[in-house]
Amino acid sequence: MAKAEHPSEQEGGAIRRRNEQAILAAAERVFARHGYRGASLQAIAEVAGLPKSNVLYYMGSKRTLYVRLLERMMERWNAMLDDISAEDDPAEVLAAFIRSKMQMSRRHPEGSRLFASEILGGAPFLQEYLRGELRDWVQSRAAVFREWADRGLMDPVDPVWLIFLIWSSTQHYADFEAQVLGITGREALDDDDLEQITAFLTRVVIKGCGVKHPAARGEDPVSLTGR
Amino acid sequence: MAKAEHPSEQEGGAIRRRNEQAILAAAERVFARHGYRGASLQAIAEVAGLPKSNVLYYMGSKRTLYVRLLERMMERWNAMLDDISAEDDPAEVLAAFIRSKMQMSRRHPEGSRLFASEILGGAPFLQEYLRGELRDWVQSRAAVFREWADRGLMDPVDPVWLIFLIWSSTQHYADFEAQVLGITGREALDDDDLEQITAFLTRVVIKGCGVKHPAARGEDPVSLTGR
DNA sequence: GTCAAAGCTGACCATATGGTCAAGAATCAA
DNA sequence: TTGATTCTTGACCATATGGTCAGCTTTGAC
Repeated sequence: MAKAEHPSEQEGGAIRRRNEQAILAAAERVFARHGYRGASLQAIAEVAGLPKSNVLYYMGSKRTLYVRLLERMMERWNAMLDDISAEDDPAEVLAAFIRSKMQMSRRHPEGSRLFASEILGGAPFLQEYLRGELRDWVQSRAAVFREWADRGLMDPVDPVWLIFLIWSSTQHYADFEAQVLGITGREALDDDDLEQITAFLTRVVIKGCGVKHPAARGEDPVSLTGR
Repeated sequence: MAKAEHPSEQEGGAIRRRNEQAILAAAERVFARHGYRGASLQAIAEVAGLPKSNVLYYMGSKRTLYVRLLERMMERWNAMLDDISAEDDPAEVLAAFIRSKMQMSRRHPEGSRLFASEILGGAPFLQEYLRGELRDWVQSRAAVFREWADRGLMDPVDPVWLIFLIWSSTQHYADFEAQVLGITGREALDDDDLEQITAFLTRVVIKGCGVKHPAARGEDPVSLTGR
């Protein structure tokens, strides 16, 4: 019978692992580009360099393949978002927050677009996650932000809108890559561009929310270190 | 023969106009939700309350229907983005910019999502527009922002990243509506929420970019009027 | 009322879709 | 070598896709 409960666990032989990886990578690209309905198993199979039957053999169905990709992406999210507490330095936390979200857009652009496509389509598969886990996560961070505001470490802005601001402005560089490249006239954004954008966003958010350093509370609203 | 060169011009009888409107509205919804490939004429026809043949009769093909929707959306964009000059008040211009973009997300959420879907898919139909018209528009605004920075009216931030910041953070409330609603636990965002978000974004951007009022250049970095 | 133009739509077509299956090929522990 | 397990894949199926078309009805100017 079955060996493990978690299908996402790495199991099976080397062949299986290799083929599954190829299929997952191909599927992420195709789903991201065309959405769930618009993606075809034929196209995924071609990108993966396998016959369509083989894709079905490993993944069972289009639906389970798609769900598996979403779950993998959510794992990446969860791995990124470590804990914070009200004792931490707001500027550092916000900077780290922006940086890690920006790196997510950089390292997993297809995954980011897959996620965006799912939400754009009304989040038919992620409703539960959004209203559950993710909501709790946001609420807990919001509570920390509020405490910072109460302590005078930052302006009393609405924490949820702030989180959305950071999410959107970083996610943008994955989801709207085609627009960014078209307008800037580049072939691709390099590490230097990303570093610049990260610095810009960090600066605007920290300064815009009046974040102060806990030690020197009086002034010096922005330190803005490159790293 | 043909009567006009511009197919987007309103022409034809009342019946045509009415049916075309119904089809365009339905198609915008379906395309926004499922992308170009994922949308089916059958689904569009059902939403419009017409037989599939009738959709083809008016629109010719799926492709032309889609292109027509994109063109309509680009017209809305162009209508929104009026001219600015370096003589204007930076704070006012940025505030108006954010406000109008926010209203676009509010008034045309389906259109915004349609646009997002197109970009997400690599902008196969909008490459020309992005690298041409829109790029010119961005460059001209960027020049104004730079002049403001030179005059000391705002920090010397990269104007293009600033424009992307405003675009993404406002567009977010249309494209990621499902996420926003799921996390906030609401059924919909009302006018009051939107007003609050607009004020928040305006505040963060203006303060975050160190925008000063031209008259009182010394201090008062944020006036933050509700309207 | 006449009649051409516009509107309407079910039947139809070639193709593509997600998915099944059976039968063979490769792998590997014993 | 054996035998069981895993892997591979072309043939096949029901359905859905975008699009065509012929023939019908409705509309509106005269």
